[in-house]
Amino acid sequence: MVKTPTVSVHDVARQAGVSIATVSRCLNKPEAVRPQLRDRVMAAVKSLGYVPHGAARALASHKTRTIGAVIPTVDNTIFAAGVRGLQDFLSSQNFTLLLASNNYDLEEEYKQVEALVVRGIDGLMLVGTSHAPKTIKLLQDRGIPFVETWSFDEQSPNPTIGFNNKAEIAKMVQHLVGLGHKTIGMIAGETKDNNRAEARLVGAKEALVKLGIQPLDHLFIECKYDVDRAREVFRKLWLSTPQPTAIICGIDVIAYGALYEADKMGIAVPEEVSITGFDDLEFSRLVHPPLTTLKVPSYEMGNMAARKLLEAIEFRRTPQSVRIDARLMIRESTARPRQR
Amino acid sequence: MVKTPTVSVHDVARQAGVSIATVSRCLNKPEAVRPQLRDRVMAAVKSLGYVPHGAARALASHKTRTIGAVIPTVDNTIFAAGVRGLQDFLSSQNFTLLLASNNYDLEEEYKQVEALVVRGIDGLMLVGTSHAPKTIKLLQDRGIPFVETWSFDEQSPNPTIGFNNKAEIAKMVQHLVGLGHKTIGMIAGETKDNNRAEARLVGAKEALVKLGIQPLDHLFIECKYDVDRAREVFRKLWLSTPQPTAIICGIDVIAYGALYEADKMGIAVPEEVSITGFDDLEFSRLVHPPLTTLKVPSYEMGNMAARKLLEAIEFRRTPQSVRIDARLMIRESTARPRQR
DNA sequence: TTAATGCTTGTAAACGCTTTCAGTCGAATT
DNA sequence: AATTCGACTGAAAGCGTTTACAAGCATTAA
Repeated sequence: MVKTPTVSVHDVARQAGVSIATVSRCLNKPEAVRPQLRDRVMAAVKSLGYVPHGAARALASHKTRTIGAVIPTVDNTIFAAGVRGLQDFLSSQNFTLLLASNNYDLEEEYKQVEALVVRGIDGLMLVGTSHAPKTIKLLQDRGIPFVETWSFDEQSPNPTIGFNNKAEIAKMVQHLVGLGHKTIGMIAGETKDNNRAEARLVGAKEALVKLGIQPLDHLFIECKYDVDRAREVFRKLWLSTPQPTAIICGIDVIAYGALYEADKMGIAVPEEVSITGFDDLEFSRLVHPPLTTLKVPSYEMGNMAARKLLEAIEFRRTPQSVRIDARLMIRESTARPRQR
Repeated sequence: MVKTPTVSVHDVARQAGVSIATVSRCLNKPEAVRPQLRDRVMAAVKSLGYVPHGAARALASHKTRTIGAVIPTVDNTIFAAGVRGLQDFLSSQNFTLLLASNNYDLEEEYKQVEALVVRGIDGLMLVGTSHAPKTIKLLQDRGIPFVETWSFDEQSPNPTIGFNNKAEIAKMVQHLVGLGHKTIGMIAGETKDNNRAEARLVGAKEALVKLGIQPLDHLFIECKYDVDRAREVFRKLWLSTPQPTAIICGIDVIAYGALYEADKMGIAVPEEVSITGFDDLEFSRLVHPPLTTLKVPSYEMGNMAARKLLEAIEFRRTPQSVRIDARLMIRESTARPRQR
């Protein structure tokens, strides 16, 4: 591992016979330099293999051309498309993405955000609207623009990009009730530190009430985002009285667990019980039966987050909120309840 | 978005009544400062909410406490566990992870690596052993330690952490041949820019030859990492003559496509055809039938990469290679071939 | 011809921190 | 009591860029 002495602006300047200021200008504001000279400098840059020193650059310019993102987990593809959407736009604008995950924990999220801030970021994408107050404070104190995604909430004091979780889950409830279901259960995500899960849980109950059906509290159970846990809960729900004819799952992964357990238990889906998801992961159309779910516009949200963030940075203002709805994907895991 | 003037070492120093040097020492080498003084400084840090400026720090110390990783894609959970393994160890050591993806493209990989280098990284994790020469050169010129993962290759001039793709796929071939299969096909990943896919393809053929079976070239087909493409290829393979009794898939996702298409076509798995994967994603035990596959030690590889990288940084030497084998997971998608 | 006007380019001062080096101070040694 | 030594602390020199600001040089207008 031999380390060649790193080439700096000085080396480039010497080779091109100009001052370091000119080299810097060629790289940052090329139109301010005479073409002929610029070519000479660029040739020197190339021949020496000069790569600027980001830290020095950041220190001097107060800009990092870096955006941070803290997502709950990388373990599951829910956020993958969102990250891609973010990344795509960022790299088209020559920005870099710094990615961190918080494992659905607000304290951990704060740590990650702090680490990102230390490292230097010009903007940040967060998921959801539950955050530690100090997280938001840190961002505000440093004047770092940020957006909250996977949610759209006009009430929120912070800019949000996404959909209204209550409204979306209501679509699903309507679909189910429309099919004739009256006894509906739910395997919700854990609501602690996760207001998306909470909004879905509350939203489902509210929607039910609105349609004249009294939700049965013991049929609404929270569950970790884990297939095996979901299987247990499904089992429990199936053994409840009255037995639900439809089960709404907080996310697709939970629905996979429910589907799997139903199969194991010999329960026919959708004949004996309808099951629904939320996300529309790639596999949701491949499971058996294909899952009725809500298609979350992940890519679009990530992409929009990038746009709004860069806009905010450029014009030095708070990013704007944007609403992007989810879409109900009706497949074969839902049907009219069997008469019993 | 009101920006409070950022607090610097000077502010902390003033409040604590010490010099900036002492503040810096408290943060970086606390044992070099008298406890009493240190406490005073730390109190000032806390009360002012001081967060160091990473760029300035990096510039002065030539260290970033940041490790980069370039993975092929975030769209699929193959690399997720690896990233988690990396992340876990890094954050335990107060290092930050910078993640980028290259979409299985070497040119793109170079760009990402360059961006990371500019941004400042102390070490880098790459996936696979196919890289653009200039990528390796850049790293070597800058003296940045790196490891190649998802592969173990003693021949490679660079440190590799992972398993031997040829040897692993041979395990699968042996399993199949052991069951009595003689006509074996393969849906391999695209080998362009991806030597893992290539090693698996070549390795499968070699293993077959070794077991006295002549591989039939037209039964070995390359395919994008995409469920729908895999379905097409499966169909094609099934319609070949002679018809394969077992199909090895380059990765689990391809196997999902094969499984799905088999189901659609009314072909019983494993009775009429055995199907195998490579990765052991979480869903592989949930598909129908549960998939026989090779469990890739992703978490361990990522974790080991982090360890070796930090070690290399600390002792200023090239990281060491480590071999971590995959494990054959025999489930229900493979069985003895039906007599015909 | 001369002064004014634009463009370019160079000089030098930050940017916020780390780290070397020299110096201070109290305790231990003689 | 003088000397030595060690443990701390502070002053100051960078680290590699960017970016006012000043200066130079044509070119144009007067």
